[in-house]
Amino acid sequence: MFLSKTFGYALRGVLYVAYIDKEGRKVQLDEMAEKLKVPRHFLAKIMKLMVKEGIMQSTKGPYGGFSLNEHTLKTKLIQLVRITEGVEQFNTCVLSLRKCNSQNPCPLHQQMLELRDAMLAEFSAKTLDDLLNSDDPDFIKSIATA
Amino acid sequence: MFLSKTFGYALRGVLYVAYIDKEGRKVQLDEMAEKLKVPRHFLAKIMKLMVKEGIMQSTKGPYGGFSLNEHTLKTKLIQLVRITEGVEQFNTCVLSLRKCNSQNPCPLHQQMLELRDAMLAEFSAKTLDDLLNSDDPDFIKSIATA
DNA sequence: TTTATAAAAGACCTATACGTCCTTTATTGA
DNA sequence: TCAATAAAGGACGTATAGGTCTTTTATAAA
Ligand code: FES
Ligand code: FES
Repeated sequence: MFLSKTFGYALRGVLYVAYIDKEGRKVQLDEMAEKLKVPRHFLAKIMKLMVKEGIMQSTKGPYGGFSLNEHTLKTKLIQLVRITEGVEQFNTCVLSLRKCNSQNPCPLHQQMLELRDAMLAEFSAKTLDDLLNSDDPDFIKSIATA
Repeated sequence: MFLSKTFGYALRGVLYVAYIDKEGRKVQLDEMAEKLKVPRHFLAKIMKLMVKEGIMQSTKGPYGGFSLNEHTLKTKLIQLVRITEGVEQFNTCVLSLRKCNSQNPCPLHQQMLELRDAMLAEFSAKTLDDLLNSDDPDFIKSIATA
């Protein structure tokens, strides 16, 4: 109902890289796909997209892999949404009638507006760093499928 | 991002029927599809589903069409969600990691939990009748595409 | 300068949400 | 009892999210 698989994989992927980065090493796709239990090739596609969008970096070849750059930890969740599914979704009507409009509100407008705005605010404020409890020994577990 | 097209069509469809019902007449698919500007055959499929689920009734043949039954106005939004997309969605993790679980929370769990619960509460409490402003002359406009 | 490694690129496949169409069944009034 | 009407049933088509595979490019070390 809420967010796409793609967004979830993207977030979990970059968080994994950030976490491992604290150990001072790069992360490769095989490791990520295995640890996070996500489809390797699909993850590759998403990681590549994030690199192209500049929120992290990668190097090819031996000892290569994904690593952080100066933007990564400052990246806001809303940017990840934008990259993976586009933000317009935050201002379309929940009934997909049109662009959500308080002048011509749909029957669910009142009940949804504050929730949606709260969510948007949350996603606009929170950075990846905010989500990174590097002191949590179970952090990896929290981003991996059970 | 939020709800499916199917849910939106279902809600708008039943609200239209309810609104017209106050005028004491039944509603037919052709009229609904035209007024709401939704694909006629797809709407048919959804209306038929709602009838089968018992939240409204229909009669075939001349002067037939859709009309309310004793359950319609008391129907809660959550039921409509259940019928059109299944409610499990309300207790799966937003990162689709698993069943959402406070004992093993994902990095977005804290920020999403209250929003999702608020939404669930909203959908569990609100009935179709609550959404029906039959005194609003622009009601139809509010459920039709611009 | 070759070989191994690992991401980038992009073609391709699959499942599902969304949508269309045709035939059947029930109802009505002439 | 027939013709017209309108929903029910169900097959079928399309678009997109999700997922797989193969080839190409960059990098590192021997
Ligand atoms: S108009 Fe529908 S959510 Fe605002
Ligand atoms: S565990 Fe992810 S939302 Fe609760």
